[in-house]
Amino acid sequence: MKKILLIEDNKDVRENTAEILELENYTVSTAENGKIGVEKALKIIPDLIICDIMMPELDGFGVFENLKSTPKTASIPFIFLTAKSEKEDLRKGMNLGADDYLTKPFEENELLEAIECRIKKNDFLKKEFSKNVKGINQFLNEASEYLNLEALINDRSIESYNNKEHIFNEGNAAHQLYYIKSGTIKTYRTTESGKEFVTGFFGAGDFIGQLSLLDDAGIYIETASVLEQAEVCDIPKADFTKLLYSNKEVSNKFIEIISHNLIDLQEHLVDMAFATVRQKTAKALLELDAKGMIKDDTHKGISIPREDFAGLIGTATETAIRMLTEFKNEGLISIETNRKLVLLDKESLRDIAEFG
Amino acid sequence: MKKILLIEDNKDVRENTAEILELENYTVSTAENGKIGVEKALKIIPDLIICDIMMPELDGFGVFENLKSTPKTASIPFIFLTAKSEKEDLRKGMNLGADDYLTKPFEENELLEAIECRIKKNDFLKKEFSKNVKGINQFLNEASEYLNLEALINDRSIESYNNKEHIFNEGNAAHQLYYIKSGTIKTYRTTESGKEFVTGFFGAGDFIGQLSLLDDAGIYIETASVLEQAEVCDIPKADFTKLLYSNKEVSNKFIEIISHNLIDLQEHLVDMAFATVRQKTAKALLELDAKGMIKDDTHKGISIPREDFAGLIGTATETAIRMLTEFKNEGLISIETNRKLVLLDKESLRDIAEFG
DNA sequence: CGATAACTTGACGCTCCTCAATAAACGTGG
DNA sequence: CCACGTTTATTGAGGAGCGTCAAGTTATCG
Repeated sequence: MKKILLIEDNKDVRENTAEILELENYTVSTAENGKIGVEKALKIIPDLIICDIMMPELDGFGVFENLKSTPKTASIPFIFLTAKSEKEDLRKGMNLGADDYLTKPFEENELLEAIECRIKKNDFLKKEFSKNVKGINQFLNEASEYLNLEALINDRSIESYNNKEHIFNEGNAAHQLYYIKSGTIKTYRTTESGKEFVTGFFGAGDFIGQLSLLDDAGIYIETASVLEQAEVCDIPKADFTKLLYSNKEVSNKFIEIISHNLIDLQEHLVDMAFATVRQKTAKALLELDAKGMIKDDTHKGISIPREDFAGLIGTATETAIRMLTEFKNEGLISIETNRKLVLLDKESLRDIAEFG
Repeated sequence: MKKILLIEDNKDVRENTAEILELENYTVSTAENGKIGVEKALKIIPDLIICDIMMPELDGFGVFENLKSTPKTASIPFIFLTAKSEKEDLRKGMNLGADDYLTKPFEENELLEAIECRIKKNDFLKKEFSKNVKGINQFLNEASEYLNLEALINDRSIESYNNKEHIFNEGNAAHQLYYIKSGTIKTYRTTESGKEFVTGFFGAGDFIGQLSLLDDAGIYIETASVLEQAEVCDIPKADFTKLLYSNKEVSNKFIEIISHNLIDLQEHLVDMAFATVRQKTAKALLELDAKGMIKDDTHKGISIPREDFAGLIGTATETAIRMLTEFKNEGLISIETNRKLVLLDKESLRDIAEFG
């Protein structure tokens, strides 16, 4: 059950409002001035705070500033209450970053709607997304759902691509990102010397091309090419940026995710710099497994061309193959007839990835 | 001179408002309904749009949706006008992502303040920050200025660190970021095998430790150690997150910057994977030069220990030295007595960085 | 079933790491 | 300011790792 803290000096308004909320099954705590409000907020950590602006002891702005600077309470949705006459205050409150406001006197359903909306938003904010590239996908899915943008995907026409077809090319103007409905796709960059560095393998439910849309240059930073026949729908840049930028909750969450990606990439960088090919191979296998691309009880796995696997590690195809056969001989993996890999001893692979 | 587009069906309000704005030296265009408004917006690309909600032909929400989905007009600040009675509409507008709202009738200075505030915000948004790590620094500087948070830095006590002292350590709990007032600092990660991978060199005006604050884990992902005696002040995590998350403009801008960083890192990754040490050395030199860490006419340069330079490239110290002497013998760089480097032929270095 | 592409294995050589020795720079205390 | 010890830079030699080229083998597709 959600806890709401109501900070309001006027006894009538306070008791009235509390009653409305309790009837809706919220747990309500009240405070008759800002100072007490802050104390209670810190103690009970409510799911939402409703706070009058004009109050003795500590006004609404004071309460707000106070709570926003304490990590524990910083993310609690905050709704200001104002009398109609205090228009200036209201704007100040919004500029400070309050989530919503209500002008007194308010209707019952107006109050409840505002509360529900904010709590829903906060639930979205609290969602955790995994730390790797996969996180962006989860995020885009959740975010589009949260903003009722299923239309983003469902309304669109689906295009089908065959093996080896390119969905977009490095250097081309980037006007859209793509959602993969089915199939497998790899993305890669080409070096001056003509080598392919594979930046990722993607399957159903994944988005590709997002990052390129965020760059000023507005060109794809990598090439996407089909490994297993794929159906994708394209999402215009405008829809994506609207999704990202128009909503505070979404953009804040996106910052988190993309920061994780950044940290993740830094780790990769260290690996690339110092790890041996043997280590990198083990890491790559574990990563692919984590993404559900390796065959196991629950996943059917994909058949990765050795050349692309090598490109993922950043080594020559032959070297990658040698490592795989080495692992096979050591009994760590097995190779099926259709070149699919199965991890037999993840523990040892993890050990190799870490220490060689 | 700033251009303002005013979309309002009521002739009196429209002409009145336009007059006020023109007196303040804004260039005002007007439209009597939403449809005309959208057309004019696309044509003149104003610096700000003021738009009534209740209108014939196309209402305010329609105008808003329309303009937000066109890249050219998506970032234009948008202020809604509403009659007092239309409270519901107003909330809807804010939820859509409008920048501000005014309730009719409004005071002259209320109007002007709102406009000025939004234009100022948009100017901040339009600022370009460079694509590399340096971008974050510029950004934090600008953002703290924009939000009048000089206090972020100035109010704090300065701590002094001597050579080889650690400011923070990889794995320690991250409660703050640091602003460097003077001196030079390197950040690095240590691998299992005990090698140091240098993630960056930083000097006066730079911030370090930001990224760690964004990670859920809440621990520093790298170690910061002093190369040349440094003075730093620490900024609590709370202040930083408040800066980032409380303001839509700032967080959107941050997304841009951090995305650039991500793209930048991806490029590094490719280099790490395929470039020869000779190429990586050339790249590292050019990068350091771009950051103003190499001695030239305007910069005094820093004296980078060879071991750290090697750690930046991801190679053995001896190999890095060999490359530097190679470059020296080829006349591309010169080495001063205090081990400082000077780039003599950047053109050739660029060539080496690209093609070997 | 044949042609073609992808995979695998072997041989060889270059790049770069490691170990070791020497030289230069730095810092400290007299 | 110099002598000394210590750290850092540099050069050399040897070898492991990995890329390249080439040839053989298996899978794939029409």
